[in-house]
Amino acid sequence: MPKGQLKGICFHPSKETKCVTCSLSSLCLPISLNFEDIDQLDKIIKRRQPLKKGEHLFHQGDRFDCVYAVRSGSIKNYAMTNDGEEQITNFHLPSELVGMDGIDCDTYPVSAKALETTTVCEIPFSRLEELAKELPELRSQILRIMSRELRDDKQMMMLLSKKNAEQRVATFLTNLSTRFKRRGYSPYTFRLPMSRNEIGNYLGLAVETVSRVFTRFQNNELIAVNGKEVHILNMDDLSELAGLPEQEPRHIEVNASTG
Amino acid sequence: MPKGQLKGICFHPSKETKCVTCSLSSLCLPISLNFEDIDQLDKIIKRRQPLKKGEHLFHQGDRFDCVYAVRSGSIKNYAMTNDGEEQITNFHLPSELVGMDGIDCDTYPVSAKALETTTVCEIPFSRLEELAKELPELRSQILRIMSRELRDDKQMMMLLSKKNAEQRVATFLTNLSTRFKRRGYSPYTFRLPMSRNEIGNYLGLAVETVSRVFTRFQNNELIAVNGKEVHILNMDDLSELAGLPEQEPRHIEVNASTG
DNA sequence: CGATTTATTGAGTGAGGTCAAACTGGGTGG
DNA sequence: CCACCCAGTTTGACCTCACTCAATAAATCG
Repeated sequence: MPKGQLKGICFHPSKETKCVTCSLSSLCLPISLNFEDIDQLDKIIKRRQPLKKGEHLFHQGDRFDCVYAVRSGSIKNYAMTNDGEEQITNFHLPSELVGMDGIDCDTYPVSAKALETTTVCEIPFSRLEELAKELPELRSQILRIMSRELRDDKQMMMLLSKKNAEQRVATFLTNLSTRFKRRGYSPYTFRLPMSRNEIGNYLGLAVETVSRVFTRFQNNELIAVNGKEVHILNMDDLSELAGLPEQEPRHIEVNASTG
Repeated sequence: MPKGQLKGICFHPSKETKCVTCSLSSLCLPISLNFEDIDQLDKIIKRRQPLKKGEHLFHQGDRFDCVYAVRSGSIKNYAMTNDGEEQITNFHLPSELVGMDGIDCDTYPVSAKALETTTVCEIPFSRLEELAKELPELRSQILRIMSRELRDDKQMMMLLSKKNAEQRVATFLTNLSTRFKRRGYSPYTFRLPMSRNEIGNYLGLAVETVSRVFTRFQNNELIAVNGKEVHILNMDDLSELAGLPEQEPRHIEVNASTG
């Protein structure tokens, strides 16, 4: 396991960040598009100046006009409950699309804020729709992305309504691990881009509970934690605690069930 | 290839149930389509025999091939957690689309079961995609429906992670009330199609808690309950308890859409 | 460097879960 | 008619998990 991330090489916030050459294209919107189509998509995408930690990509209530693909760094989505509390609804890692839930209501229903220095690709939605007219693959890719988000949300609902604190944190960690792995990073060693507070907020737990669970997991030698650095020491037990296999759609070859 | 749609044979009451004449069309998929387009859509839609209470529309793991619009009755979506417990992820009322979260994974990620006698329109997804190629309005309508479901899911996540039992039940009731109202039924008097158990499961509460909250709400004269019949006596207080305005996207005047 | 935010740990409490028992309404059959 | 059941619902008693409050420790920032 290389501790040095080779990904760093690819990343240049420069003009050469085109979809075709982007290391994330196989996870991102261009998936399953051919070169020509990717090129077309590329033309409507703007690369923006990196966001600094704490800066907003958009605010809840802003006019919906673009969706964004995270290139590097991370984004949190959050909404304000009517008693003024923040509720985090999602964390986005590189290659993930942000802002898709604004489509039907003219304005973004949540805010999007950088958890660290973050670069994104900006995709004007009207032009994406235009392009989708011509590219059936792009069209179904958009649908797939949204439907995946729907499924993830259902998983989250299950977590919130059925799992206890330990299971929630275990699920959170294994979920992150899976996503890091798919992006070419180590699934065992990574840095949490968010604070304990944000983890708790997201998981429906008090900060103190998150902290306590982290401690308990360390005592049980499931993980080792140093600030935001996390090592997963016992993936099997952690996954089992997490419960649902989740995230990886398990294609069951037994669809031929009797009707 | 199309096995000669002999309209007569299919199912009597469906003769007149075409999208154009359907009272739900303004809430359903055909919204914002013109007559010709609706007619096209109509051609790919099959009306099925009514489902009896407890019958399945599809099972978790079945091959994904169709989405369904509820015509009458109601459907619950649920998944099995890996410890064999049922987790309800949604209730669907007439005009609502079922099965959209299966798009990207070949199989339905949840089961769909009739809560009462229920009729649905079956829409083969591949043909819907075909049609969407030609009809931009249909395309964006599909996106809107999914994105709305995304937003509803976020609301649900907030409910599950921040609200207490009373707020959850209040939200549940006002949400149902709103949806009934939009469908032309009384927002004050309606029949719950689901059991207390199912409400609790959905809201992340024990049955007993749901029952107790119902009782408390009656003592406070917020509602009157007789079995599954619910009267909302004090909508204002109930809505306030529910917290978030939710469900009705607050269009901020700016929206100059064609009515 | 102190100042301020963020994280951890401890003690006490309460909302809601669990378990158990009683009640309801509807169906069935004597 | 009543007795009986069965599933769904309600109510009560008790307990537990995670929240709150509070104090300290560690990390981050100016």
